[in-house]
Amino acid sequence: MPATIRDVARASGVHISTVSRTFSAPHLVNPETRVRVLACAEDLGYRPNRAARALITGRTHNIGLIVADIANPFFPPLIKAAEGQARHRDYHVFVADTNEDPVAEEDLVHALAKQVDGVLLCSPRMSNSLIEQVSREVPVVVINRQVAGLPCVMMDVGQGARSAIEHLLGLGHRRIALLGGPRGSWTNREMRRAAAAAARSGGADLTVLGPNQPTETGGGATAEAVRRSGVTAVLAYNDLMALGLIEGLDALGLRVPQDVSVIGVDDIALSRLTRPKLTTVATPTAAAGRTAVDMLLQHDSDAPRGARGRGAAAGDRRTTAQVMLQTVLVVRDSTGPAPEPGRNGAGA
Amino acid sequence: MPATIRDVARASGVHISTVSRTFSAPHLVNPETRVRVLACAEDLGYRPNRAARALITGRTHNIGLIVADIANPFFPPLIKAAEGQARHRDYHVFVADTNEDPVAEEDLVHALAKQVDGVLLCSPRMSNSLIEQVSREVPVVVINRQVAGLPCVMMDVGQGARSAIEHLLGLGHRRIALLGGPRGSWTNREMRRAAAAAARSGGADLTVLGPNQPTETGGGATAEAVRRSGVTAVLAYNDLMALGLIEGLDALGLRVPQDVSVIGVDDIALSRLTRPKLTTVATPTAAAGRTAVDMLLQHDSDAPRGARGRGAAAGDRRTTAQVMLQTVLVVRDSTGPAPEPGRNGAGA
DNA sequence: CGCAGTGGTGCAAAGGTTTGCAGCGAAGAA
DNA sequence: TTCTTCGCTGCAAACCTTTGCACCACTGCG
Repeated sequence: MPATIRDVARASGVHISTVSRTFSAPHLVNPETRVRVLACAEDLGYRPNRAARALITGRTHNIGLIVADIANPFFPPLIKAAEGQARHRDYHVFVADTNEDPVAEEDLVHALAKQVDGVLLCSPRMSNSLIEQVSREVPVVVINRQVAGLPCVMMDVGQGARSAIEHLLGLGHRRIALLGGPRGSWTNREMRRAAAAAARSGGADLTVLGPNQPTETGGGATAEAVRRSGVTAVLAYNDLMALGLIEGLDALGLRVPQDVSVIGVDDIALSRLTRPKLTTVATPTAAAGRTAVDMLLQHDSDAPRGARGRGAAAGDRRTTAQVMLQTVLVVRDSTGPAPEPGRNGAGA
Repeated sequence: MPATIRDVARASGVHISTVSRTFSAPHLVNPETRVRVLACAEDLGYRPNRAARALITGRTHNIGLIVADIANPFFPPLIKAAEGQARHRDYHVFVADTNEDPVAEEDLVHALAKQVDGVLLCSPRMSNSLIEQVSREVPVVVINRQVAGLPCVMMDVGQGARSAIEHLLGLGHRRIALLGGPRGSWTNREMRRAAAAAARSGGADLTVLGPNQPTETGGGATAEAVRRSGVTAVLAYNDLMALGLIEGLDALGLRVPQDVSVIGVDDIALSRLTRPKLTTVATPTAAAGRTAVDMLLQHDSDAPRGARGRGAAAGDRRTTAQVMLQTVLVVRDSTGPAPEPGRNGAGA
């Protein structure tokens, strides 16, 4: 039913190869012929079949984007940015959600492998070695993780955590908790390392609570533990957890920031809407999405997948840039001076 | 470099057609042969090329999902549900974001058409006639809109709006505003119609403000207009706008729910986290996603796209079910009794 | 007049898979 | 024994497009 290149050829009285060229290399065909072909194509509603094209060119003009949880407001801006950048270059983005499950993640990347030209692995939960393995099957750019030998775009959450801790130190806090994120998260390790170092050099105690589900629920579930730990400030793995925690503390009768200061990470749109407005480490998610697409497409345009032999030994184009994007602490209303010792049941 | 069906055939000493059958119709091949082939395939890391398969079967095993704004928390649950349901049936979901732009929407559906077996049009902004047109190019299921002759899954926002208005009437409100959503939204029209009817029969005034961008910003921008209108309660097009409005009213010194009651629509996760917690009309988004996938896949499995002629006249299998899912009002803290007349500057 | 160059077009192979049909050997029936 | 039947496998066409190569008719130059 849908018109093929052959129908157009028949209708316009030329060979199919001429029709093909009319679309993929217009400068090679006589202007008169071209307009005739285009007219017929328009007439028949012809649109090139991308699958067939992919089969022979080895490029699908699709890229896959695998995220841990599309419902986490951290991801949509990244997805939108990636989509926009991809669209500029006539690519489409295939978004898939793993529900924070490393196994689903692997399945998905395999399933995607053959129908995309490359995959963006965003905040992966699988092991580095697995990532290296799949990267042999399909070009990969990793977001929010450092993997040796692979192109990566990271956000400097280490710096962010340091700023956050220093902000808290400046407000007089000396007992601070870090709400850990999910197992397998690179961000989590980086934050932990940086926060521990900053706390130590500031003479403060850092209690690590976790791992936790990186959601409101996960954050809320730690409220009791936070209270028992007697800290006066908390740095959460992300904004969602921070908001959940604030809610949970509220239910326990602890107020933010009077009793406990809370800092999140990501600066999701929502963090400006809650009360109190959330102090948070803003991450450049849109920039990360754009950059990752650029890296994939560049890293990928030099060697069409189904390349017909003749290729250089393969492996020589390993530029594998790794870029680190800056984060910035945004101070809002969920942080305040440390409460007077003893006023709130720190040790109680 | 990636192993093809031919490599596996060579390695296991059978014809490629046997390998093909091993994967697509295992019962047709001798168990011994099968295990040998599977072993070789495993060994070579062979995975069927979906593009090539699509070329001949006419089915890509992908479905497209077009949403207006992936950053709107209304969509992720729907997307996740659709993905889950699709995955069960060995389909993948291709998500694309139109940024609320009807033109981008049309482009996208055309671009997607050839690489998916069907498209889910979620909260479309384009005209009905355009939708009918694209539905001739690729099977379509429409979500959140009623289009004659096309399978649709809708949420009963009319009922929801009615409940919301009645809730407000019960609290004594008589001057109510409806914050309209974007132009072209079916939901918007339905809400408006139902809200107007409910208000009229309750003896209340309904002021319609809009259209507006269906975002926090869009909601916040109406705060001034809401104040000037002198209403004591507002029903917003969605939760995001409701939250933005609350924020905006706060900036004007009006408190929710003491001075103004606010109701949203969608019951996004976030509406439980804000203060005050939002009273809202909960929509069954996950169910909508699942249902839409089911309808598409059923409606679609009877006639493989590239069907080799012989087909019945085409158009006879128009079952075109249209399902309406129920909504329910969730009362939380953003609604309260109407303020005493005159206490708040209604007419001022 | 001959020849090289050039712009436009056709030819056919290739890409990886599915599938209707035919063929083969063995088992069962007559 | 001969004829079916049946389970399994091979053959080859088909899906739609791209692209290197060959071909043709001109043009312009020597």
